[in-house]
Amino acid sequence: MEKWFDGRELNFEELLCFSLYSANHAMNRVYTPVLKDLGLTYPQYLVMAALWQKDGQLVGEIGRKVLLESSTLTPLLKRLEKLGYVRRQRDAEDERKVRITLTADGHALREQAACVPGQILEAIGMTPDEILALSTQINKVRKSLAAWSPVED
Amino acid sequence: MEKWFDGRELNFEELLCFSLYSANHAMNRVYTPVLKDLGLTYPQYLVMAALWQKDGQLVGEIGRKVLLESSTLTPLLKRLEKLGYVRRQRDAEDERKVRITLTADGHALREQAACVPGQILEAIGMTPDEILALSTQINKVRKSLAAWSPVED
DNA sequence: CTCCAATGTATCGCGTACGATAAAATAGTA
DNA sequence: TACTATTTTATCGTACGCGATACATTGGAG
Repeated sequence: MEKWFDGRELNFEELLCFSLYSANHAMNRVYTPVLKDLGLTYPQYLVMAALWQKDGQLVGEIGRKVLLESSTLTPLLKRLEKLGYVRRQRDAEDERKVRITLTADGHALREQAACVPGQILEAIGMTPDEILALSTQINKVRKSLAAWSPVED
Repeated sequence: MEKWFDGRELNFEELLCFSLYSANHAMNRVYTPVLKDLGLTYPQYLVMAALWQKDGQLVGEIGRKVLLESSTLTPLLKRLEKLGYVRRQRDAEDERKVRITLTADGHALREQAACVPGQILEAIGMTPDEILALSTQINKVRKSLAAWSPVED
């Protein structure tokens, strides 16, 4: 089974894509039980983190941060609203915009989530320096991929 | 917006997780148009690649390779069957097992997919050596994450 | 003021993903 | 043989994720 992973039976680009793909799944499987007590999924946690840093952001503003489309964010935010963590309200100035505000529960959740980073750090099992270096490289790939547009035959 | 990415507003472990998360999405967005002509999604392509390397594998066998559960694979394989690329049939020896076999179209698809790796490689924009090194590091993280189990409070 | 383009969200359909659970077949044991 | 445990796959419910599309609001151009 190992042959599948270590480059002998996959092309290089397939190797990297599969690494990203499966590491992302593994990451999600670690976050799931950790976030279960908070009633959040990983994408929801990501959005909450964005709001803890700056409350009252617009849907599009959040989307640019977490790199998600409105078609993903709108239902997600509705779920967060139903959970009682955020409020969604149209901007009075510009009725197109929807502003997301933390509720009291949403603010309070920040304290309850304080233990999350430590557990994730432990699961990763690397030093901050190593993590930073690896993240930088992965982000380079992401940017390269995002900049690429399909070539027509 | 950049502050969100480069470590100044995210903890280290959050930085790495978000890097994996968003790079995986970026990867998927590159694969989608490339695979569109074949009528495949990335996970479907992954399964087909596994079958091109060894035809007639069991559902569980494929699952261990691509790291997916039967709850994900069964519907995926049914879609591949509906597309006419594979056949799903119970093993005569052991009726629990379901063996996946490539159809003629499934085999033929391999040639049509020959152009895929080159395009992905181009989108990544790295040398094979760099890719191999990065993949190795990411796989280390995946293994570390997969080995970790939640600690009860 | 009127049209028309641009902006910002939302909706829909499809395809992952997974945990929990079920169901069927086989293996193992008394 | 009868009973139980294990193996293998499938089903269900929930939540992403996105492309395509729709819709309302706003901003401009004439």
